[in-house]
Amino acid sequence: MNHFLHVDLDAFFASVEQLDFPELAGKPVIIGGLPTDRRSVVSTCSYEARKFGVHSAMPSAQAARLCPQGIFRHGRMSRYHEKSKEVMSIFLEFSPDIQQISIDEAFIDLTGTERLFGPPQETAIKLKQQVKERTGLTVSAGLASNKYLAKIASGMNKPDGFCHIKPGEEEQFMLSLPLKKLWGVGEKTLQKLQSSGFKTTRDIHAVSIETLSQLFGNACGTFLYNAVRGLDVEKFDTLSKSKSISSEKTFSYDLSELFIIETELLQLSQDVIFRVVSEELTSRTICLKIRYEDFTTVSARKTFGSYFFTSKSLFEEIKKLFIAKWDSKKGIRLLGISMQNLEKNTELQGELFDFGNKKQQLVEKTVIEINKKNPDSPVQNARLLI
DNA sequence: TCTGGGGTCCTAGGACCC
DNA sequence: TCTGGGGTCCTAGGACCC
Repeated sequence: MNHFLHVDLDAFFASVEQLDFPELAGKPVIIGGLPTDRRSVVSTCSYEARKFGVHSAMPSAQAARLCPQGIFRHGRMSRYHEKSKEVMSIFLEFSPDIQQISIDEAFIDLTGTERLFGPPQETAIKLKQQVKERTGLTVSAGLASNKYLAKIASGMNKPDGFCHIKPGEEEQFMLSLPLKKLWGVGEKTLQKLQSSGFKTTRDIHAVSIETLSQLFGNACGTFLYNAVRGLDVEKFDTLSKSKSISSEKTFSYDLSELFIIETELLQLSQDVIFRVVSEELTSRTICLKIRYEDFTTVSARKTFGSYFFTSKSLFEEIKKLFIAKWDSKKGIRLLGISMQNLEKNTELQGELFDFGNKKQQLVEKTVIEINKKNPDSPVQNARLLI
């Protein structure tokens, strides 16, 4: 019998702020954009703020209307990463097999740890206590025989919750669950399910896998079929290695002037290549994303015969994609650039495919080193200093 | 009240090759 | 003159998650 524990830090960013600034404890803390920042949204908020109806991804201005006494703060990501590491290292004391799936959650495989720590449900309680005592943060935990169920269980009694789905009770548990609690079923799929007459997990359970696949596609149909039976749905199996790196920016005001647009594209190209090169990766596939003022979003992707190593070459190709795609009648609210299908950047590849760019590459590598040492005054392309 | 940024995975359709 | 399948790579868009 397998025992997976899923652990989720409660209102993580907001909790760290309340911890570091005790005067915020017990107050509605809202992390993300400030209400005065145009086009900003809430990243995380404390449970005190949630009582007012504030939630993640809500426009900050709306959050401020719902919760006028809300205390708005920009996130401090480096601090959250620090705190996250502390918590993850505690997890490692309970099992060598942990899988972090985001900054604030992880799976802990407790299979076979009984001899050391006792029954998994007691281990889970001990782990929660340890995290609380040593980091000041509370977590919600879910224990079950597979990862998918553990993930759903951890969300059942937030905050500071614990939910144990006992062996043999998996299917019953899923059949008692409202549809919107199914992880992997979002707004669109929920609507589609409901308009096809599926109101409960029982309704899904009653039909064949073929019917589900026909209605919702192969992957989604198979997923639904397994999920309502409490079977593992293999959502978390692949070791998610980075396959793409992207940078995007929503502008306070819509852009329509080509020079301004190209300057933003240059900045984004530099951001992306900086991170790709820093991680010793490269790719042949680049993608441009444009979101217009009416929120319609288009993208243009192209795969080349050789690899990208410099922002110069990336920028040049991105510009071409942009010109081919651009509808100049509409203002642009967002631009994004990504590099996809990333591969390890070996010296060999650099020499074989991009010998002509070796010098440019060296220049940019040097800039990256300087920026790393002195992040506050980065060496920048002259155009970006205008 | 207008809707962030960073990711992953899936799908449909086209091109091309055998 | 009509027309097979399978496989792979690629593109554009969509759904979902934190």
